Amino acid sequence: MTTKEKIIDAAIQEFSDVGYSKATIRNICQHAGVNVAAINYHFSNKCELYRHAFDSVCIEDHSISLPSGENISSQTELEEFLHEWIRVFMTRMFEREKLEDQRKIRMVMNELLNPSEISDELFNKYLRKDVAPLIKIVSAGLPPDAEQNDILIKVFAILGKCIFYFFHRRVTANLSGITDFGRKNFEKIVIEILRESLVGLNYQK
Amino acid sequence: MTTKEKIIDAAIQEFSDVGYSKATIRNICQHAGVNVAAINYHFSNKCELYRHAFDSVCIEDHSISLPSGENISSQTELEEFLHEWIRVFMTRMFEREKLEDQRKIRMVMNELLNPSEISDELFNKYLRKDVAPLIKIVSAGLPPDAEQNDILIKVFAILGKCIFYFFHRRVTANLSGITDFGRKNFEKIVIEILRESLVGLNYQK
DNA sequence: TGACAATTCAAACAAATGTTTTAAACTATA
DNA sequence: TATAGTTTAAAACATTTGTTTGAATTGTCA
Repeated sequence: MTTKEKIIDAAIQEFSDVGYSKATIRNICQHAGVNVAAINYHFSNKCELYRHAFDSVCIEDHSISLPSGENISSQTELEEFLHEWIRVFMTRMFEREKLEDQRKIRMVMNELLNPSEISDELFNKYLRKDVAPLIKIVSAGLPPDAEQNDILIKVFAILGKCIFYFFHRRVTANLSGITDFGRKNFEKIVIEILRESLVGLNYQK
Repeated sequence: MTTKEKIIDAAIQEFSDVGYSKATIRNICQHAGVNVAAINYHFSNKCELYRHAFDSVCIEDHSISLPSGENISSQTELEEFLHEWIRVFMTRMFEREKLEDQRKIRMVMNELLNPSEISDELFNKYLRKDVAPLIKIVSAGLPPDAEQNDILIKVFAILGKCIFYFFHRRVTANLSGITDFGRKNFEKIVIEILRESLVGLNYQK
């Protein structure tokens, strides 16, 4: 394992744990077992390292992939696609076994919560890809003449529901004393998000 | 206006803008027009200042208050209470005119997104108060034997919907090019959240 | 007014952190 | 082996930031 790889690995760990601004070069280097100067040598600076870490984590082919959202022709199909999108997105956030996926999503979440100086660039490069299928699914559920504005409100509503459960586990824990919703509640939550989202999509009825 | 007041004012401004960790003593003092040592003199340290700022902003009597959630006897009443809760909570987040309310909610939001070292203390002291009525409203909409766990899932789902629109305006803007949903869309969003929340509450049907 | 306490100020201190320098050690390859 | 490229190491540098110091100023009250 080369020094560069060791650094990237430790950086992904650190960045996904505490986000860009709170991550420190010295911490990353310590975990990687390399000298701080190695960062400068291999990546110029912290920001470039972050970019590389993001690239490295996002370029992987995920074993579970989000549905494309293409060719939706029936309500049933739409529901299936939406269910699948939510399930995959949520799974990526919670699933313990898929550490790489989790790291990616955690890095994205940290960007959402605490945008770095290159957040715009990263959003355009990566998040757009995950959200694109959701936009297609939502569009399929709305009248053909729906305004882009209204479509996005629905999209963000769904996205928001998913994200909330992830980043507010702390609040949940604090207010309720529940520290882990667990597998059983995970399924409940997915269904809950789906049901509410479908209502949102059928508002024109 | 005393030095202490000037500091508190500037601190509230700074903390609500960038949160605890990113706020700097020097910035606060510059805006307040006082010397950095004044912090130590009047508040011991940054953390104590934060505590005081939070107290100061939370202790005010808000002109618009959240519905209590007591004595809900009909479905219509429940819907009205829930609508009111969402409207007030969202208004507090967006309303330009109510700067104090906005600052409070922004400070709370920053704590949610980026918990400080005294977040537990603050949640227990303040957020619990705002969430309590929502818990009552939600409980009224569920069967009497509903588990606390399930109640909280519903509560957090609603809370999440509200919060999402606030803190993800940046993402919204980035992905859509829309920078401000505006008054018209604000009402749309409130209705949207209400409708979806009601579906969530009626899942037992 | 004069003494004492409260307050303010400029400056310095200490720690954290991103970055750079300089030299040495290692490695692959011609 | 010799050379160029790569890697490591220790130290220093520059900046930011929370905190403290000690003197100067202001306010209060007998």
